[in-house]
Amino acid sequence: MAATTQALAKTELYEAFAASGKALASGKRLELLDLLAQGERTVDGLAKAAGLNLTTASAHLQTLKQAGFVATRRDGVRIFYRLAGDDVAQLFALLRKVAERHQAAVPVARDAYLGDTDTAELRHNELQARIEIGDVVVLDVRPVEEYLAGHIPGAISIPVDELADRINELPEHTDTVVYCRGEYCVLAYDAVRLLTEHGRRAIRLNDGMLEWRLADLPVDACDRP
Amino acid sequence: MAATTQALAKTELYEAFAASGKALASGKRLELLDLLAQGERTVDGLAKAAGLNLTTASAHLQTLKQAGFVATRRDGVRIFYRLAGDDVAQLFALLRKVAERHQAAVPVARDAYLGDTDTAELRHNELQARIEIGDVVVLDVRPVEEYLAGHIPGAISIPVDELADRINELPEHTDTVVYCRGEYCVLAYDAVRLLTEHGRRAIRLNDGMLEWRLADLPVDACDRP
DNA sequence: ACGATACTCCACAGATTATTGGAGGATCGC
DNA sequence: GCGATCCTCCAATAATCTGTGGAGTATCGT
Repeated sequence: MAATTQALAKTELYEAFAASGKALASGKRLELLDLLAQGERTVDGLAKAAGLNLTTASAHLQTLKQAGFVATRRDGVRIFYRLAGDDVAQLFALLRKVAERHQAAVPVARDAYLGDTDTAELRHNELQARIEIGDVVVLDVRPVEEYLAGHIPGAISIPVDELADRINELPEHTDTVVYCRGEYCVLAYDAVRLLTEHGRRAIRLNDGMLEWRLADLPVDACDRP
Repeated sequence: MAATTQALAKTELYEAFAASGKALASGKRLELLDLLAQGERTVDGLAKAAGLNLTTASAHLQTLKQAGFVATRRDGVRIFYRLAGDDVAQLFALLRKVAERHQAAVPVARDAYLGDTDTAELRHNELQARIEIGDVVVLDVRPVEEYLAGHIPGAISIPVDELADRINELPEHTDTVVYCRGEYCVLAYDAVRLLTEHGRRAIRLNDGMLEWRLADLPVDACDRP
């Protein structure tokens, strides 16, 4: 192979890798990936959850599809997007981890977003034991859609924004273990703060759904009619 | 925290993650990362190896530095760039793997670049045993600079472009195990083809330096005065 | 067949990024 | 201190990406 031809082929290969990098090069697309890591969802649902114009969301999803990061299925008039594989979630998680470790701006933005993160935490291997004793109640505070698409077995669903009104659905003298989407999700932090203010003992699960899935732990789902 | 403020903080956090994604969004930057995964190098050296204008290379390196992916040290008039950590190499490797698995263009570009990849391969755990028997010679075909910055213990260095002239430095009746930068590097493929044409028995090592390092296997270095 | 729904495609304006030549800094040998 | 070397910063152009409204497409219920 001539040297020039080989250099061209090399550039092409690296540009192909870069196409995947480009898919990760927009905050909005990363938000969409984060949502998709919770389970499949319609364009409209994703647009609303990410605070995007429908057209814009669709365009970003096309970009992700082009990179092969997401796949789709049609159900009637709706099109459901989902992650194309666990490895995509893994890549997303690693990107966040590396970003946090090497970019000073990340911890700053993280703390500004999550607020006080100095709460009690439980690791998933400790959770199993406490569930068996019946010592705790597991609470999923994500939007119902995401709970339906997949949740920790035995968890009950009360979205954060309904939690203040529905707090009495929780047993009064049992610890509540709260989880949400993942490491950088506010929902569980907000929920723990709210529960604590109401005199409940609440602990944040160290893992969100993203980490739970990546650890290959069991997931219950309700939907897919 | 007011809902709007929180939404803003969220956007900011994801934009911060995206800054790392952006660092991965250019083929040239990925080539630089690939080179840096071999060991530290000057701007000039990187520019030449990647076929870039010095200014352009410098600009890309600034981008990578901004994302915290690379670090620098000064030695006299020269500035050496290096990867900021193993996790960066890991992210880079995972990006390529995910890209290959989900983007049809990658295998096509890969085959066009690497040529016939249907050669014998050896895994690193098999290598150890054969080294102990003295059954094989390990050959590093990367540029000398990269060999000096770190190589497999016991490997000898003959850059591919000198291999045809220096082939007699290799023992005639011993198998040669060839390695280079990593999974998507041509050098070892080219070398195996060349050695085979000259009637030598050559086997490609399954891992390049990138994978070797990520597997935490021992590395010898010569340089760093 | 018709309207309604959910989504994609197109076209365009505004914002970012890439590349390059040339000017400007830092450091060395002398 | 002076020139040489190696690199970064600046300015400007070209190319690419983002967000948006409006038009177009697929599917469903009737």
